[in-house]
Amino acid sequence: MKSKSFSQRCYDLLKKVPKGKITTYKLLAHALGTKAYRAVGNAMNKNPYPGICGVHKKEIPCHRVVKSNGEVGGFALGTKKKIALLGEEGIKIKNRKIENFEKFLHKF
DNA sequence: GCTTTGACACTAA
DNA sequence: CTTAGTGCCAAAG
Repeated sequence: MKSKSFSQRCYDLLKKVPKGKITTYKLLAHALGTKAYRAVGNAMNKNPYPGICGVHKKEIPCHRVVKSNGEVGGFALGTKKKIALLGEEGIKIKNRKIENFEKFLHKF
């Protein structure tokens, strides 16, 4: 078996999130079988693909990862950019909070 | 191999 | 509601 790095697993799991849905660092980490909420974010920060998901395949929908309290969290290209991208997926943000957060929340 | 950093989570005040 | 403190884990220096 190929033991991929923790970050690699995060990306892979993240790619499983359907479009128009989001997940949280906590759920993501929990799905990986760990409590490394921060490590997940760390992996994204060092992000191999700062490009937004789209055209080609290797892009990672980093903008679909949000905080557990409903905030969008951070983003390498800027939180505003992240909000904009989420808006494109049909997710609205209100005062830095996601509307119907639980509704868009995808569980593994 | 220890120290520092960080796109977090949770609890207490 | 906000602020502060603690815990957690992985990657980089």
